[in-house]
Amino acid sequence: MISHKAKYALQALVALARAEEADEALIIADIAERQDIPRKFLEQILLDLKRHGILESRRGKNGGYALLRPANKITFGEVLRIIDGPIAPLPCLSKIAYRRCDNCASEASCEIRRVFSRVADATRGVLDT
Amino acid sequence: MISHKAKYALQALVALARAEEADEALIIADIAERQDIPRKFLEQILLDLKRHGILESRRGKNGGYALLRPANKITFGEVLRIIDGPIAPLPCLSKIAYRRCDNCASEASCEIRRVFSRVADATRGVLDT
DNA sequence: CTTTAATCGACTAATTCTATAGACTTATCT
DNA sequence: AGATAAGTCTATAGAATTAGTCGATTAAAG
Repeated sequence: MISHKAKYALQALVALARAEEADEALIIADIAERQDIPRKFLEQILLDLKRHGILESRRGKNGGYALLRPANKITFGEVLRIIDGPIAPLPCLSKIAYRRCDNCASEASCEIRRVFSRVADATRGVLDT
Repeated sequence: MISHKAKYALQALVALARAEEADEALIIADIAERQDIPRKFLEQILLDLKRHGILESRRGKNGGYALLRPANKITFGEVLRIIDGPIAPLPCLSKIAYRRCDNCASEASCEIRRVFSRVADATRGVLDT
């Protein structure tokens, strides 16, 4: 399961993408209300996405958030990694945060790793495009 | 990421499957030592798997754990659902614990659900076979 | 009747998740 | 210049989850 936070982030981005098409600017309060997301929580999320180069913002009157890149250049995978961390089901399969399983003698002979490697590939196939 | 607990469960089952081939009985202490799993923690896990019809056990001398079914009748998916809960990335996509996203107006028009539905299918394709 | 091994229930420490609160900064408009 | 609108930053808090640990009990075999 992805976290609520990640779901909120994706919902906000979808809303921003739609707004982009309609040449409409969106402020936090609007996104929060339309998508029914706790407002102050959403603030943190959007700020985080901005820091990671997904969004841009303007303050003050006529301010709000917008996508920094066209929607089709932003993948679900990228967003999930920012908010929830690695997508891989095992640390020893993560691209962004590889770690040996402290438990495991040999990666090469790990049956579990072998199976989850296929899961990771399939998942990335969907989320990274 | 799957939990440590789930990883331990799978490791224990792999060990039991191997032991089965060699007609060898395994006791908790052996599994714990070979796979380097905290012993008391493993106890809980194996008991849980037993309660869910994956394992059988015998107490006392010559006791230990064994698979209740042949190894190829047990899927990673089944084990994961017992230990970690639903495999689906969203509650509204879970087979075993479906729940509407409290946040969502319409499932049919949810872009996020649509994408993660493909993730769920792909994941199940690997884990449920 | 002793030893071996699984079973059961409670408890705990640390971390993560899901927020909430409030003060601060920056931009625009009149 | 001042009012207003909006994003930014830091801190805090309650609940849930994770990853165990402890100690006592029950059952089987010899």
